[in-house]
Amino acid sequence: MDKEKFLGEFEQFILLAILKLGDNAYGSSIRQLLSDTIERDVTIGALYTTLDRLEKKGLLESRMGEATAERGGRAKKYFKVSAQGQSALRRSKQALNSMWQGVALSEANL
Amino acid sequence: MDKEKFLGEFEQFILLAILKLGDNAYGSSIRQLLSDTIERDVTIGALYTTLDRLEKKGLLESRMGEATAERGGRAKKYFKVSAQGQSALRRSKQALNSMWQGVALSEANL
DNA sequence: ATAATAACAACTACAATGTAGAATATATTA
DNA sequence: TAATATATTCTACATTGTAGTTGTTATTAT
Repeated sequence: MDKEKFLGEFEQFILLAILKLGDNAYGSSIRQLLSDTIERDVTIGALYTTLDRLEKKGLLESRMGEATAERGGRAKKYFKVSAQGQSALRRSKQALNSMWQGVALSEANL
Repeated sequence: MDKEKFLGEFEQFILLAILKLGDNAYGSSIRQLLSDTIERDVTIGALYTTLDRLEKKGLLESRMGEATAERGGRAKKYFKVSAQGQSALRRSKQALNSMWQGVALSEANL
């Protein structure tokens, strides 16, 4: 049995990005979406490391793209959020939501 | 200048708990609220360690309670979220919100 | 053929955050 | 002054976050 832990924030971001990208989620498209959406520059190394860990934990699945694409370079590795990944996301969101419930931040330093 | 990083999830939970508790935020009340709200058992050691780090980063402020309380035991240490802590919270929330934007989880495994 | 280039993924190393449990401090009460 | 109650601090290790470098595999130019 798993220890039912929550996701780290970066892990959560990556999972969400993959969900959004649908069939086109691989290293650099994920990175692109991430830096477009949040204000943080993600290095490609950091990204692949986390993708690996998420896959090992069973929250992600992957398949290699066809080697014969019409472009140069190595084959892409496409990612997909597993069912387990989806429930992890759901749990994290719920926990965050209930913690935010009733909290009002002062507007002083927007 | 700070490196504008995001908060870890646990850090975020703690900050929110302190905000909710207002004038009564100290070790074990924080712990209590946390385990009531999210489904995770927080050991007291883990909690104090993170409180310390948050204070060192300037996201929390603390003061010691009066030594002469009408009960046994050591003085309480009360915490309060600093202005910097509040903006960190705000930023984390915004990032999460924009990442969740448009994501629909399947209902398969609720 | 083969060198150059492009598009990727994998590896390595270290810092920051998460987690637990034991140890210590300080007050009240018997 | 010992026992007990209530809290915090210390120590150690696991997991996650982050960056940079290196390796792979394809296309294109010579």
